Amino acid sequence: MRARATVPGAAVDGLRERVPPSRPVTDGGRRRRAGAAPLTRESLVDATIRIADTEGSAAVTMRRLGTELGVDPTAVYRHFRDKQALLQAAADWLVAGVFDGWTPRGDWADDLRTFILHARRRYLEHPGLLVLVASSSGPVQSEASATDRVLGMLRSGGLDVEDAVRGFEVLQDWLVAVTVLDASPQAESQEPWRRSFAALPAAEVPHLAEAAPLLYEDLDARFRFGLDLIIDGLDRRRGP
Amino acid sequence: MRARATVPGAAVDGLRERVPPSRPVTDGGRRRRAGAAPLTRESLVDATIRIADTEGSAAVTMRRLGTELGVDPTAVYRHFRDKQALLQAAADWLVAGVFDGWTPRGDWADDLRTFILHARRRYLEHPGLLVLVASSSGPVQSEASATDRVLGMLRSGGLDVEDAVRGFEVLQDWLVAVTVLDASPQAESQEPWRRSFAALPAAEVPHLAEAAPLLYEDLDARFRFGLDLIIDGLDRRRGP
DNA sequence: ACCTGAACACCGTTCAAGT
DNA sequence: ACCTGAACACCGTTCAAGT
Repeated sequence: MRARATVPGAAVDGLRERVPPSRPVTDGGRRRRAGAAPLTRESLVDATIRIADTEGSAAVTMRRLGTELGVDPTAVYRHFRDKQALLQAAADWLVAGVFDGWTPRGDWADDLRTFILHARRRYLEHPGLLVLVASSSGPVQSEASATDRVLGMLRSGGLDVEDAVRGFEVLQDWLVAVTVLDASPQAESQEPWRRSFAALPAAEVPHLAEAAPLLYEDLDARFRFGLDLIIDGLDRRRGP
Repeated sequence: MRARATVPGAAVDGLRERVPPSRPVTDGGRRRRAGAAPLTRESLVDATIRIADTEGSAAVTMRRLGTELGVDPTAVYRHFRDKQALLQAAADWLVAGVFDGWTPRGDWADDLRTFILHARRRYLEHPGLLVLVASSSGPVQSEASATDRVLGMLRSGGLDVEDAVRGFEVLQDWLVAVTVLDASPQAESQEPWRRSFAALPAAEVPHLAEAAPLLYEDLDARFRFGLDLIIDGLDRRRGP
């Protein structure tokens, strides 16, 4: 899935300025420290995003953060209650920038469609981070304004409040839930599925045999097909 | 979410007969062993399901399996290559029984709808197991015949092969991806979202303020709303 | 053929001690 | 006020040794 390609440097857009390269202080074999950039919530979130993007979310450990920032692993607890709180902050960064680079064109259905696809693209650029959004135990801070904006699009299309809410929830589920799966390392290749299905006895699974060459071809096309079904369905529910 | 309620005993339906209660051999303080039930792939999968259902997937560890079955933790490696292979076997059990207790009534759209809801109910009864299906790196064995059957429903409705395949993929994504999120421990309560959104300044997020009382009310209603949008959309694509 | 037990290389987190 | 370092209670997995 080529959408997995990581845009270099993009990981820290919208975050504070990145810490300057921290001239190698060479304070006698020790890591860095001693006058180096101070440990902050920002530098920790920055490092979390960088590690998750380049090595996957599993690589984000307290010890890894420590060596990355030249600090004792347990120093993280001075800035975040626990690991979960740090990951939540990283998830918040991901959601906060979800409108960056997207401009509405005025047609509610078209805006909805391009925005969801835009958000999906951003999420796929940070596969290691997305799962944290989906599994966070409360709304990340920046979720409120994003929710408000999407609800606004649905209302402007003529949906009543009830349908707008339900439409929002379905679109959010489709975007987040499906993209989480698409961004997981296992989704990288659909080959195992296709090969295994192609090798089945056609007599026992006739419909599958017929469909096998078409199955699991393009994750993005699949996502768009479902998205269009949903938006078309909402379109037919609009008031007069 | 009441759907989380675990049906007692249901965890092992369809699996080999359960091991008899294994009369307490009391072989001198040691766990059991010494004439007790032998360790098999079945007893390991059985224990995995039981532990995941009652204590969550995180509780499934090699050491926990060892004490559960009265055996050294590393004995598992005699029957499964690694932990991932054991979890895959448990996921396979979940998918294998997905048609149990469901009967088609002959109308393709209605059958599709009731089947998907039936599958969702089964998955929600085993929240700790479902995530393993979604994240497995290849098709679980029993997936082929299930895929064949669902494709058959779509074809019988008059969809051509291309639309049937795309429809199947969208329905699968909707079922698995959304239900994985709904079954995650964090989804247990929607309260944090509702409370946090209700407390926002209405002037800044007018649409959200208006919608807040309706948001995140019922995960199942939300799922059905999306499912109906998808099935209705497919219905309109049928041939003459 | 199957199981044991020690060992290895990891985790997140706590807490007393340093500066 | 912030960081260190040892320690605790865990992980999955390997491998030589037992039976």
